[in-house]
Amino acid sequence: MNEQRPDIIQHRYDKMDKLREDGIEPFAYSYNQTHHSADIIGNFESLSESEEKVSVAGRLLSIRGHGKSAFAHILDRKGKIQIYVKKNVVGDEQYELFQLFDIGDFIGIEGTVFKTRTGEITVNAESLTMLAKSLYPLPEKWHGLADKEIRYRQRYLDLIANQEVVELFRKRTEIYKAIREFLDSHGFVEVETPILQPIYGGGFARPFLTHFNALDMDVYLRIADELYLKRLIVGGMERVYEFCKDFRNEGLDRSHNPEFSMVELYCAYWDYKDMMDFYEKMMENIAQKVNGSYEVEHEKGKINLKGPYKRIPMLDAIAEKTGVDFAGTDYEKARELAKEAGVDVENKRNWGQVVEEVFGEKVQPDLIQPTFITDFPADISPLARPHREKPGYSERFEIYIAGEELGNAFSELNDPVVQRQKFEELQTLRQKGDDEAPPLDEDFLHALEYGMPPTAGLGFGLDRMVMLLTNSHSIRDVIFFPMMRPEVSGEDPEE
RNA sequence: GCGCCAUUAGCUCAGCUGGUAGAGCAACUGACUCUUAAUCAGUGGGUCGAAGGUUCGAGCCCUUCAUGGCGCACCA
Repeated sequence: MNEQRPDIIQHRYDKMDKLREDGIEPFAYSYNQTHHSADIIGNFESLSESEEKVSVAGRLLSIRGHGKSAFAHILDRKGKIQIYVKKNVVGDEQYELFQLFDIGDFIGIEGTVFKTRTGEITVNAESLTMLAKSLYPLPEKWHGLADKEIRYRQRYLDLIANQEVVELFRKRTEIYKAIREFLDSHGFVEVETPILQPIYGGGFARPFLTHFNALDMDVYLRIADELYLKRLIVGGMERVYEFCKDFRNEGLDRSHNPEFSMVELYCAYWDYKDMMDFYEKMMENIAQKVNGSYEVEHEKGKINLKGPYKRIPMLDAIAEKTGVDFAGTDYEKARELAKEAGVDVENKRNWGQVVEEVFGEKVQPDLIQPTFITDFPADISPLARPHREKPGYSERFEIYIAGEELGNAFSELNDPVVQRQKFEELQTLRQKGDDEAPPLDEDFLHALEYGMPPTAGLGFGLDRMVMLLTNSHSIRDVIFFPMMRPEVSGEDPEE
């Protein structure tokens, strides 16, 4: 099976065999790594002064040989550092060993620190250790790895070849941390709720369905955790949040991955206006911690995340932009107005859906600076409270930044009787063929019957948050392993 | 689902009007003890995404398929 290996790979197998023949294990069990690249560079003065021995370990990235000496770079988790291997320092035997090293190998180097004639801080190797042989060549050093398919499928290569990718994902982690710190410092408690749910809800989406053998029952992968977090509010926890992987059985494009991340948070005794204030503070805080600035250079323009953000009711935003006023219209009239405005609302099944479609077509793309769109139609907000002053509307907002929805929040509906009616309306939608309307959740309604305090809830997509703060064009660039079609591997046993 | 584009050496890419495939890096051999895209001399490396078709002859033209990218549609 191996006769057909390309030479470039066979040579590495040969070197591995040679190492074993020489009694050297090509895959070491451990190594005492005392320093990282950046630590050595940061502490150069004292390390070179003291002539202290340092041990670095990492992946060999490049070799520049000069006969009886060589320079090389290794990559560890804090960056790159140069090493210098000189025959009369390491000895003949170790220099022979060095000849069996390839770019891509994990190696360890012990030695002292010095600065070369050209000023680069370098570890002068005194002993070399093979830590793990690399049997397959890395992408080329100069042009790097550009093929997006390989970058997504083999993210490890992307991380080796493209350091800015490492930075981006580090930033993703910083964002998670900033959110956690902010919520924790405001008395929120991080919780976990079921991913496998007997009834899905909390959003509009088609779910993934799977089967639980032990109880012989079908279960759904959650599309949201909303209904479980609200049960915790019923239980008196007052302030809860969850970093939540959700699953939606929908298409793939540059802003949708079937598996994605959200944060949902719920706060008892707040309403949606309190939540707007909170969102502004949170966003400012994240931007400062992660980017050190309120300004984001985005492909759609410079965005200023400093609050307060503009707040405007959805119908006003539409009227302002298009001159079309949906106030006081019914379903039929709204459809007429939408068609006049050139928006296709053929498959929209109620008044709110029509209005929302016009908003999405005509207004949303231009909401570049942070904008709260408030007072959504009640018939597309089944889990939100009816507006206290405006019948037919709900106490709900969505925040738009760079033309994308970056959060959805409302004063939570806590009247179990009204909530039941809302669920029943959803069932009517389902019967009309809306396969995204969620089913009625009797267990959740029962929880509300015990009493839920007035509460505001907020959910926002983490992937989109990361895209915004890193100016990423595609969600695949901010998810380590985005969903991909399986690679075809020769024979196909199916069929 | 629709449209456009891409798929050639391990990687990044050329390849004209159809005439049996090329560069840089990587690899291999040799020289070289402060280089850093090291340098110099030499060598090897390909099922041109897959399958059909047209042709005396296909990397190139045609058809179908696969995968990916971008855009549109869908999508809270």
